[in-house]
Amino acid sequence: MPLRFYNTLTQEVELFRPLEDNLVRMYTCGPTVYNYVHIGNFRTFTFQDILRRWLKYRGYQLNHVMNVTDVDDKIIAGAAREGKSIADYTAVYTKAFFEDAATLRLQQPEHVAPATKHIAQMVDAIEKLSAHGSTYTNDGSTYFRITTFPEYGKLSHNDFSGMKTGARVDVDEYDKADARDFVLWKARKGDEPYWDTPFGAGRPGWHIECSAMAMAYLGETLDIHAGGIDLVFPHHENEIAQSESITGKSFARYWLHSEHLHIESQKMSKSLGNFYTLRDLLGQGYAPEAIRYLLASVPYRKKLNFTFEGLKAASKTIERLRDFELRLTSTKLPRGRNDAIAERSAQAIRAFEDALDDDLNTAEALAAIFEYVREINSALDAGEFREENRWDAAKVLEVFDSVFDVLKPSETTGAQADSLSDAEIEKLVTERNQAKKARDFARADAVRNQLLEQGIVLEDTKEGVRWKRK
RNA sequence: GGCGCGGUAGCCAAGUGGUAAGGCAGAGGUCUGCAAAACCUUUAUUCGGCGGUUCGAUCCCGCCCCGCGCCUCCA
Repeated sequence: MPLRFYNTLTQEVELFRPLEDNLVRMYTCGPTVYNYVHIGNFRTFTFQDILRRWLKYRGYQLNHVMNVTDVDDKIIAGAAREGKSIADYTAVYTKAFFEDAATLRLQQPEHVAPATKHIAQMVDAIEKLSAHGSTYTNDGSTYFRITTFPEYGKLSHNDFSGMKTGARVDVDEYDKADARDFVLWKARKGDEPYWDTPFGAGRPGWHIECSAMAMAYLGETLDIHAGGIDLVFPHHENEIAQSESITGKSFARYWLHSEHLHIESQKMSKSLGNFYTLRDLLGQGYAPEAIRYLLASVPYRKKLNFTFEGLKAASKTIERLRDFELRLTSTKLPRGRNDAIAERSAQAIRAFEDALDDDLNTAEALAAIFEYVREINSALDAGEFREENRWDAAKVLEVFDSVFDVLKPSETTGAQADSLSDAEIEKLVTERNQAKKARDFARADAVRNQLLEQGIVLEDTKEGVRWKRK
């Protein structure tokens, strides 16, 4: 079965076909850099990374744009609190975000677009909307009038046709003619940062930034627009209203939304205060790969309940895969190739591909890998696995890791960094072997314990000693 | 109230109209000087509840119960 995605717009799983050949134009909503993002946010970014990697695996060329919102109410407030310019203030969190993303092995989009670097594009978009008759102004702010866009609500599947008009609702300290109208340009207030424009001094509303930047980089119609499920309404609905009012064309063909990460059955969020940052978890000794695995292992349209038990399970699971990889490379094998195993390996890859083609069903893809691992372990036990099958199995792991990217341990830090070198370990292992040969088990055990204290685990196998860092 | 998602073993979780993937934990075993590590085996007569359709439903329909999200900034 070919690649399929669930499209929020149609509420159906659809075959994926880009507009143009094998080029995928993709836009994803990035962070607002007013603080460290939490792992709930990273659940979405990890989903986007899996999506990126799978599209590339399937041979598509990507043009992926991610925005960085670096001017908004929280940023202005935070910068004022610290007596910094918004540029200085957001630089800290922007840097932190990309460091964290790299730690989680998230691939960089082809373009990262900070809002403040694209004010001209936003001004241009607002002028076009104004010319189109979609806007009105009030106290120096410019608003989008949603009654000018009859399809408003088509993404979130809300019916606004019977809504009240004319009611004045004070939201966000700006007066709007209609509760559902949204601000395109906020009038300058007090000491807040501002830009001069033909429609007055001020700063952009949030929604216009994505419409303006997406179209600036990717053209009038995107293939994929992705983000967290909470952005469906109003953010993405508003993007559609703005963009399609300007172009008269479909803004994005496939809308993909990831479910939230929950903690104690509630979504993780800054305002609820129930969040962990990546740095919190790393500080508790969890490996980035374990966090990445946990975030990726639950299919993106399912709520993911974050627990430390789950994080520990993820750590163990990765260890199992690494043990398998180690066994594959370290075991002495008879010459030749077992064709059944070669075929089984190809079949594992097909099952893995089928699962991810099916709207990125990562849980099923992982199941395909683990079934394979178990069967190959048995084949190794039975002596059925031969020298040339190494390549078959390595290929399976390579395909797996091209998407999940958890096999390679992260750079060790702190205590482990100044641990023993490989040569030192080998020397002690040899020493222990000699002691064992001499039946000096006390000495052998002493060496074993010494290594264990340094985080080195010895495995006595039929073919001798294998060691690994814990 | 409107829109949407979900309730599958101790925990996480896939899935199909024909009688339940996978991971973690638990139990047993193989290996071993003893261990450890690793590996293997095993663990739901049952899929929130009640009806209905069907030869047959966890999977389709209806009702109910429970949890969650959006409707305001939000991944």
